[in-house]
Amino acid sequence: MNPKETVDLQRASQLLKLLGDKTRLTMMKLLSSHECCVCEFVGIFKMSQPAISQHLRKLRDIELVREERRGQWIFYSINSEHEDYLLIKSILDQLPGQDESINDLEKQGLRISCG
Amino acid sequence: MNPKETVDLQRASQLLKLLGDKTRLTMMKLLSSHECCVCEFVGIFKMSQPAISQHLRKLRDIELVREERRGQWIFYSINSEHEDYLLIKSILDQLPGQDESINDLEKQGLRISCG
DNA sequence: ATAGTATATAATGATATGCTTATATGACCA
DNA sequence: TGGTCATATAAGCATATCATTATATACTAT
Repeated sequence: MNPKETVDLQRASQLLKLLGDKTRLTMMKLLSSHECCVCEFVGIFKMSQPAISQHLRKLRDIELVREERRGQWIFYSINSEHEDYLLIKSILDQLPGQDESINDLEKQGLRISCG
Repeated sequence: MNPKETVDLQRASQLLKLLGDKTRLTMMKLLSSHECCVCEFVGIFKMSQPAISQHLRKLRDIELVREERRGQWIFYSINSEHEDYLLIKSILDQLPGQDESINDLEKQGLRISCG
């Protein structure tokens, strides 16, 4: 799939609507620097596991992210082949890094629990 | 207000949520190339005047657009001084031009009605 | 003043969203 | 096989969103 120069307004608005949620936007920013598994997200966000799972499903539905099972864990990653990846990336690039969340996780020993 | 390098996630998600509506996103794209008055939007979108007005209010509330009364008309324009203008512009730049809508309007003689 | 045009606001209703709890699925291990 | 961990799905509920119709406000022109 080749990235196009412009993104159809219908698709763009749908995309932006999905990114227009703080939890999902943060997820995407996190995923832009490394893969995460679901339990890491659960550690980061003060939210139930099903809530996390439902956000990930929405991101998966329009193929913003990919999932890959490794043993009992499922890792999510950015889909850089997405047709609108240029738009997505240009947005994420303008958001502050979320390394702090990851560091906090490690302090709590939660990062390792999945790795 | 100086543009910052990155946009706080809370504000960014709020912004993206507002742009995550096809009508508002199209409005913003239109405004990025020229001012419009409300009746022009009413001509372009198949929607009631109050619906248009309410979308514009949301855009105004977070200062994405400015309004300026000229006689009995109120013209809206992009607020290029917005703190997050770089993010906004980078998004709008990746959307297809909407000159067609404007041309259609002119064909119907509706453009002039406000000008 | 009055009527007409442009726009905003209020009230309302249908649908969408985002969470919760409960339950199902699937992988691993004793 | 049974138990446990990681994740997904289902059902339910509170709130948000987006449209509509009705009404208010503001300017213009006669």
